[in-house]
Amino acid sequence: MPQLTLHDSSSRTTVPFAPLAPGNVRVYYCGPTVYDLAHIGNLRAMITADILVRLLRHLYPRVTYVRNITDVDDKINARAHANGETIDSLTARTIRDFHDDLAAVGVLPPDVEPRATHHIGEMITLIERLIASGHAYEAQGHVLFAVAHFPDYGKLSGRSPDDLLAGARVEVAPYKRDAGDFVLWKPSAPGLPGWESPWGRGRPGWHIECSAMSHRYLGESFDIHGGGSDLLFPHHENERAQSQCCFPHSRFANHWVHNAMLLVNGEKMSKSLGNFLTIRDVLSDTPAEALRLLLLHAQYRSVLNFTRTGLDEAKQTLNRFYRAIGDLPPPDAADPVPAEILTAMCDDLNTPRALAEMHALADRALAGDHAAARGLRASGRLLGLLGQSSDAWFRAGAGVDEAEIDTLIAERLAARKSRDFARADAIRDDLAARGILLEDGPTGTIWRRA
RNA sequence: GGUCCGGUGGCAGAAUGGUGAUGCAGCGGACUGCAAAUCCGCGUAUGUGGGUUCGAUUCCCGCCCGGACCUCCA
Repeated sequence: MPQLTLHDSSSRTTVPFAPLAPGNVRVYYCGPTVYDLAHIGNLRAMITADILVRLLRHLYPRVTYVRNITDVDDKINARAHANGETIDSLTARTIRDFHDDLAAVGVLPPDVEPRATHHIGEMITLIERLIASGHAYEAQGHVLFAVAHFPDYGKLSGRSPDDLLAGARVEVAPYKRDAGDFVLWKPSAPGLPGWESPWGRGRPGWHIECSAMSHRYLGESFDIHGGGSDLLFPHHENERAQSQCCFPHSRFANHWVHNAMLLVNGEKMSKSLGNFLTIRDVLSDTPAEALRLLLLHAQYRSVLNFTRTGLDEAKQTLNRFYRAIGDLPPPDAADPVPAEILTAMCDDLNTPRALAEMHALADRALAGDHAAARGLRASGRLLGLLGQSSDAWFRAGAGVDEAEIDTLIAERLAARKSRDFARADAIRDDLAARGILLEDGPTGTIWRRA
């Protein structure tokens, strides 16, 4: 087994991964705030986590993967109000859609998916600890974390508190001791979600939920904490500060993994640019597996530019892989993942190199090497790809009457036999116009969707 | 303005102190009635100016360009 190395955002170096307890690798990822459909940027983070966890499961006997759901948030309150629906209705529907979308692109569910609203008690306990130890203070109904009381503040994201002050874009609330202090608990007006607490009826700040839930399910110190690079500051910096002040001798996350952002046609996704793509926007006219492959085409720490061309190329790559696999018998779990694939993945999740190796396997498989074909499929399993039959890949979504196509193919064959090529080509062209491509092989004519 | 990351062929995207993967697109050929698929072959790249070195795309510095973050965005 190759040694897994991972880039660690905290030290900004790529280091060998060593589990705190090899018998149980513990991973925490920041999940969605459930007020709207997940977009393809959210998906990139979820897929990065997915391939990391798949690899860890391959390398270690047990992995505990926790991914939370943020179901209390001002954006949720605002959206529910705008939609004229209850918060419960909005969050329940959004969670359902989120699960459906992730399942469609082959993202495996986490072992534990805790919801913030189910862990308010744990958050209050942590906040009380922070107040008791002098790391937090109450002011005008709010409870705030005092960054001045945590000397390491800024260390994770690599910035000094002074820098933060200099560039602060947001007006500082007057009740903060330091501009960098952030909310642990805030009062809730009647009509907004709220819970009774030692500081009155209120609701938690954003960061405390992850400290509470990671502690509940993974303990004071765990192996990997991940998310999008935009979460590094302030979210993860603040989480770390809270947790390490609550548990002074803990490491909190031993290793930090952050994926780079995704661009659409060279621009950051935003509502105002109108290039905001949800997962289901893309899946409306693209096989889910092509979307997944596209997101694996760049290494997770590189900015990835999402384009239609890229999606089409991903589809072509899958055509090639599925052709190489052909009608291999059902997956055999004993098929080993080829060493070169595992090596690439263990090199900080180098998916582009793994895909290049898969192309090499496909070359050999297409030349008749059955072992290579099985290796290709085993590689796909590690990446969450190639999980369907070739027939399903080539024919799904064609939306046609297969019996009719078979009839037309037979008719075309007869035309070709009688050398009526005009008729034969007309049939082929007609099917092509309907998105059905014909291929004449040594064993007869097969069809696939475009 | 501050901090950090990055600039590789037409496009996407790896790697490396010593002949720069892979895929798509393009070109030529085989196969095919013609295609498709497959196979064989070909061309094209390290932003820019210095430095270190026998040798730099790789390490260092300047410049230009792009991106992320700078208090609730994956």
